[in-house]
Amino acid sequence: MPELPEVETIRRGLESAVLGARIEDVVQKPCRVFRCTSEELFGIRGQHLQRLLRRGKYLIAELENSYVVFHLGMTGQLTVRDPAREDASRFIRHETTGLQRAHQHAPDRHTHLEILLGDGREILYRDIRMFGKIHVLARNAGVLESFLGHLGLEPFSSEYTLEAFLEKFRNRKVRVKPFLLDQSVVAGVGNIYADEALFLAGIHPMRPVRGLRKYEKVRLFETILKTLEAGIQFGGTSMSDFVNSEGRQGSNQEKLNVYARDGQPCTICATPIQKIVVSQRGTHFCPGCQPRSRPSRIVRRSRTRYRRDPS
DNA sequence: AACCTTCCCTGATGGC
DNA sequence: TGCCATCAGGGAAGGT
Repeated sequence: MPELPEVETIRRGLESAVLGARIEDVVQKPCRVFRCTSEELFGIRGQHLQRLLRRGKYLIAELENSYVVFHLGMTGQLTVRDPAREDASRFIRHETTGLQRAHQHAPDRHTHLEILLGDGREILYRDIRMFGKIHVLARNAGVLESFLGHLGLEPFSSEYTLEAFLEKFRNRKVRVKPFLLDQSVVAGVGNIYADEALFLAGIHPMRPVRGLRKYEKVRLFETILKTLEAGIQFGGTSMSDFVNSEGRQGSNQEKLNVYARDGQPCTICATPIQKIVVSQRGTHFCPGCQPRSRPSRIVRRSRTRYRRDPS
C-alpha cells in the first residue's frame, strides 16, 4: 500500500534514473487504471521527462506539454527496466513480508503500461488489484493545482504548520483514525503511517477528534512527520507489494511499532499489540500506551506518553 | 457539510 | 487435490 514515503521513494528513484529521458513509445494494455483516452496517452510520445513531482500519494511526471499523474492505489508498482541488467527469471517471495518481486522483471499479465525511453530502458507500471489510476493532463497553468485541489496539507512543505493542522479539526466529529486517513486533512497518510503516528502520540485510534487535548493534537502534528520521515529514510515499507523504482524492497517494515504486529509485545511496555477494525480499516494499537479514555484535564501524566522515535 | 457504507479487484490463505 | 469463502484496503460514489 504505497503511502507518501513509498511514493517519495519511487519518485527519487525515477528522478535519479530517468530524468530528462525522451519518451519514444508507449505500450498500453487497456484496463480500468487508465483514466485517460488512448489518444491522450499516445500524445506523450516524443516528450521528455522534465521533472518528477509528488503531492500526497500522487506521483506526477512533468513533460513539455503534459502531466502524467499516477496514483498507485494498493498494489501499483513503477519500475525501470534496463536491458543492460538481467531480468529475474521468476518472482521471488519474501519469507516474512510476502513480497512478490525482486529486481527487475519482464512485463507480465499485471503490467499495464510500458513507457519506452530513448536509451532502450523502459518504465513499467504494474498493478495486480488495479486500484491505481493514471491520468494525462494538458500542461496548462493551474491544471495540477485544480486536479489535486482536494488534497490537504502537504507534509514537509511550508504549508504544514501547527496552526493549519489545528484548523483541520474544526467542525470534525469523526474518530481520529478515519480523520488521519482523510486525504483532505494531511495528504499522503495511509493505514500504516496513521497507526504508527497514533502510537507515537499515545492516542487511541477510536477516540473522537473532538475529545483530543490540545497537547495531543500537537503531538500528532509532530508524530505524523516523524513516521513519514522514518518511512522515507528506510526506503519505504514493504509489507506485500511495495518495491522501489529498481524493484527492490524497503526496510521500514522492520521499524514498525504497531502495524501488522498484533499479538506481539509493545516495543515500549510489552503489552500485546491489538488489532481492531475502525471504519472498515484494520487498525493496530497498544492498549497500554494508547488508552481509550480521554486523559484528565487536571493531571497530565507524569510519565511522558510521547513515544520514542521509531528509528 | 460531514459522515457512513458499499464497491471495485486479485492473490493468499484456511476450512472442508 | 480442489473448491469456496474470507481478507487485505485507497478512494469514489451514493445515501443519510
